[in-house]
Amino acid sequence: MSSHVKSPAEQAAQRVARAAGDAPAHERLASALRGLIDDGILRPGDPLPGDAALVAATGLARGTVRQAVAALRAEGLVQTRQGARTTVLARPRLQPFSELVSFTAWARQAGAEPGARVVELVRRPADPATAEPLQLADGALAWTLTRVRLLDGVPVMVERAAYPEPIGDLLVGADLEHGSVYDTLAARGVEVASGHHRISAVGADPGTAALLNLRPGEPLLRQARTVFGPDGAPLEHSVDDWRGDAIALDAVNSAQGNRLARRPRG
Amino acid sequence: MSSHVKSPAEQAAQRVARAAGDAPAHERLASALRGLIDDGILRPGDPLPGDAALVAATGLARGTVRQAVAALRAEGLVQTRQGARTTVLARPRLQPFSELVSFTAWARQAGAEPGARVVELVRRPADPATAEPLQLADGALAWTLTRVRLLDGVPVMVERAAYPEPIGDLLVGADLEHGSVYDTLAARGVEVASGHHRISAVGADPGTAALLNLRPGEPLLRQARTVFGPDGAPLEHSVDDWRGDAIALDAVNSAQGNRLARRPRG
DNA sequence: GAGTGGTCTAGACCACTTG
DNA sequence: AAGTGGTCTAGACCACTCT
Repeated sequence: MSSHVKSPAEQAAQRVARAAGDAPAHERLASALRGLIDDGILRPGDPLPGDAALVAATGLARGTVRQAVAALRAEGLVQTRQGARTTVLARPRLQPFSELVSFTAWARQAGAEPGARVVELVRRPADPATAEPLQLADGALAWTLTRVRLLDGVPVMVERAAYPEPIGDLLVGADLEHGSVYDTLAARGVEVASGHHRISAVGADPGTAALLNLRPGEPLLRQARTVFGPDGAPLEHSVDDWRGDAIALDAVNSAQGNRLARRPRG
Repeated sequence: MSSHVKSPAEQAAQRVARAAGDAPAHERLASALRGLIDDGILRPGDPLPGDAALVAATGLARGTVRQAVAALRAEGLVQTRQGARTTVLARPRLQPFSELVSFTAWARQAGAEPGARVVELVRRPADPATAEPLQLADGALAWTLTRVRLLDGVPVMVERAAYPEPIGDLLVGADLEHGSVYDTLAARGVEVASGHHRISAVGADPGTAALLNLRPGEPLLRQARTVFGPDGAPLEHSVDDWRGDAIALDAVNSAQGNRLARRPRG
């Protein structure tokens, strides 16, 4: 028997075959290619196997192969140009959607223990600054939740979240000091599909400074976010004030598409 | 002659037809749909015309139509779910790639007059913090450019950029107080294709504070970016410190993909 | 000129949502 | 049950890059 060094395309095909399950073929191929990059088999600057090679190795149609490569491009993992080989880029570790929205999911993935101290949970008429993003009528009721978020017991962020009344009602009685709000909502059939974010730098006001053990005026990274359900209805609007020394955000952008992620500062 | 109200799909087809030129069909269709949303003909919550309607109205193949809709989804303009109609989302005004990278392009698009005051342009051995993102060998020479960036004459940002020697050489003698570095590089055949960004909040050090007319310690939004050419080679690494009251960044994210944009704060 | 990625067609079946 | 978007195939031609 002859044994020969497997080409990246063949290795990708092997991984696709091994990865059983019901995921679509283009997703399995994308994961396989991601794996080759993660494992250093394909390194920054290397060419990705061409469409033709992937078609030959996997037996998939070219359209399906291109769908997989398009996903990598959107993630900023590879770069494509017409006529030239697709090349692997230096890897900025970006995170999936859930980890940009959920403090709990993000902390766990980063290997830290997430926590929360509830400052306040009240229902009252929404002020204009929260009514607008939540698309509430004037004077409509909203739940407001203020929490100090902890990483391994250390306060790193103050979260001031507002929920439309029917959503907030689902949170009453939930364990807001340990569980994730999104897990709680998911258990009650409310799914989260997308979010808008506005990031800025502000000085800490005295109240926030006290909650975060800072001096007033110290720099905070403010992440104001609105989260939407699958039907586009707003589920939550939150203003998160992070200790400036606690996090940074990563983004990749290109002519083809951008991504954004939050990461701890080292 | 019977005249009837045109369906959104028909209006899209009309715009595709009117938009002459050599852009690919899927791009023309995406632009047409974007236009319907921009003009308020399709409003947040409305359903986008279905694949079938767009195929019928435009005469394109379904694959091409889906390519157009995928672009809108990646931009956060619409949301799709299997089985349900594609719906238009509340519109977060995001910007194309060039405006996230280029101060000049961004300022012009925002209706302000961009400017710059050059503090320093020198060539020296790169320190480790710049050598690493630029993938330079130890002790290799790099050009360092420090500028105060102005919006309508007001200082809003301090830019500390570093360039590999061959790139920086192209900037010597260029008008760095008015033109865009990227325009200068483009005129010399150097194209920019993608960028990585890391966003954080820091307190102003005394030097930066003085350049921006701030007190030391006041909050800054720091955007550290590395810009790459079409072949993935690093062209520039820059640390931009923005006055906290000058800008915010907008991002959209979903299970399908994220984008990021910078916008002035009101 | 050979090879690459970009575009496009014309079908098909399936999973899912909705009335 | 009908209609929607998601997946996939098997072709084809073109624009571009590379050597």
